[in-house]
Amino acid sequence: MAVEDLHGLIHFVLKSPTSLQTLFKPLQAALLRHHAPTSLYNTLIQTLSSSNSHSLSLSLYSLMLTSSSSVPDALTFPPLLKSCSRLRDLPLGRSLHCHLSSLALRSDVSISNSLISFYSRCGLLASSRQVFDGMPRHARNVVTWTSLIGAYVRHGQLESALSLFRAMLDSGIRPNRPTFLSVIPCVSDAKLADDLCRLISDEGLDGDGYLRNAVVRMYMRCGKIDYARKLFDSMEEKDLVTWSLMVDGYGRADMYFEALELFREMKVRGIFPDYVALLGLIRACVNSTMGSLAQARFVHGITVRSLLDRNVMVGTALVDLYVKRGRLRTARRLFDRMEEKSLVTWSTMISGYGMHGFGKDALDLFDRMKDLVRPDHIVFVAVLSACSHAGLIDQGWRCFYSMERDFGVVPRAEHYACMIDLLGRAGKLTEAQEFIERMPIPPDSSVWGSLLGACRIHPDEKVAEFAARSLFEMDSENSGRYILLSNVYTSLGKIKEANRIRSLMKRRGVKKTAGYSVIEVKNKTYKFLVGDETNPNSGLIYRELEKLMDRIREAGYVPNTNFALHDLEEETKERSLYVHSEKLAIVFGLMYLGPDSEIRIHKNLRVCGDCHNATKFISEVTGREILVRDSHRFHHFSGGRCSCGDYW
DNA sequence: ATAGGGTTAG
Repeated sequence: MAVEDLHGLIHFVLKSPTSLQTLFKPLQAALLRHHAPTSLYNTLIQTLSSSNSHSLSLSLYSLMLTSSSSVPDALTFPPLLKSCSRLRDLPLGRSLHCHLSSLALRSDVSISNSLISFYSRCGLLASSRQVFDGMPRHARNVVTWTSLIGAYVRHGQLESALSLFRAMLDSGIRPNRPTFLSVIPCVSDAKLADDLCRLISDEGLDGDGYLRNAVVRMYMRCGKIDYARKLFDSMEEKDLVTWSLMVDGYGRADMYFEALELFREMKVRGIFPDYVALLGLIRACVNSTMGSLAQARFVHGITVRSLLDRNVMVGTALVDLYVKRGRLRTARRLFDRMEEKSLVTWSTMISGYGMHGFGKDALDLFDRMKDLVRPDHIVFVAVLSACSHAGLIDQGWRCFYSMERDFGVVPRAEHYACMIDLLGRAGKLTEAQEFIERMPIPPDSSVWGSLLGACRIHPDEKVAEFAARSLFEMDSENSGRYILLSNVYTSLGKIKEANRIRSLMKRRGVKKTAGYSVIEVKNKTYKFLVGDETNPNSGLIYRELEKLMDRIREAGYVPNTNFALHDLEEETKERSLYVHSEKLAIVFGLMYLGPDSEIRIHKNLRVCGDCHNATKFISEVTGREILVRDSHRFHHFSGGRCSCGDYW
């Protein structure tokens, strides 16, 4: 009777593991009464762990410790460690590690493999590595290698993951499906992608649907969009994920129309888009350099009609979309209407205020959020940069000091960069320099970039050179840094030095990014390059531009030739300022937009000092509202002033 | 038995 009782219970538990919740007490009693052997415990633990009943599997381990009939063995620990890693229970996992060591089970491969995965899931990459290094070479199998590769991927160390993969191949271990699934996301180089595909087919895995999805995404990431599309088209069984990742890939590649077309086509083919596919479409819209406000509203409409607008991620993406289109009040309305908000939702709205120069609103929102969610390091970047853009110096410092003290968020290089920015805008260059020297972590290019950027507003040769020395080593490909330093020299009248930097840039073969401005007129967007004459009305545009320049000169505008093309004569320099893409776009807007519409411009680079100044005057003499979004933030020009306030 | 898992907002 009693034995049947135990068998019945176990049978029931194995068939439906979740039922153990209620049956745990009788099972516990039965296991102890019948002196259940280790193998029985192992089976139960294994079943529970693989059916996501992690607490229950761990409580059977506790029970095992109290029983006299069973001692854990090599098969007991792997599922237990898995349960610990799913529960992120580091202390318990560590005690399991101690226990199994005392039972001399450390040399078991499966246990070592489980430990590698456990430590990495609990955030201790170094411990994973320690376990791996402690294993004899011959004991490491595919699982061992794959676990360690996965550990590095989880910690974002993709290069290391790739070199481990190579080391694994070198030691004669053949990769399998899980190995490829871990390695494929590390690849962002087309050559490497081809190599990997060869290996996949060598292993006879090229028919695997999951792998093929991952491969399509890999080629999108490598920039081989057309090839990815070819693979996509050749796939016979495309599921929701296949479609979604392709839509998202187009979105990341700034190919809005292709993304939209695919989104429509999937519906036609009877695959109904879920929120992930929709996120891809919204991302395409956000990224779209030629994106208009009407386009944003259109995508918003699709979202509402798909009944997916209550999803937190979708809601957040829409808030971001309106922020990026310069529609802060609409963004805020959507934000307020969201029933569920995540950390990301809050940080999107806060950084939105920051980008638009509304430091006070950013701080107010941050105050409200503090009581509801624990801010992370990204929220603090948003808050600190909002303070620096709005010149809220005291609040910025208060925030910086409280982040670690009150929220346990240890400042990273980006946070220091914000503070350097804050000091720099206030003209406290010496303090900024000293602050960098006192940093407990090594300054990165964002920190040096902030210091150099401060010299744009407060030119200082020594400080600029100090910043540039480190910067040109760390970030030598970034043309903006060279131009910035050269402009600092120019504004100090050191033309020879300025030219030296320009030629250094040429010598190093650093490519200048071509700047452009996009303007929205009647739901359509028009793109202007420097000296652009491709517009059919360019003759007219240039004549209007001349007139406008005369008007703002009368109002007090003085051209700042520091921003002119470099190797020109002084008089030509002044004229070359007129062909900056931004001025062309503004004139185009003045000519073709109704008198009440706001002029909206989107630039891929930062707005230059001369254009910024000129735009202030244009807003004054024409009485127009001008909104410029550059690579960094927004500038609202109105009545001769700009929201950013501090720019030249 | 042990590893891994394709899309996901700042």
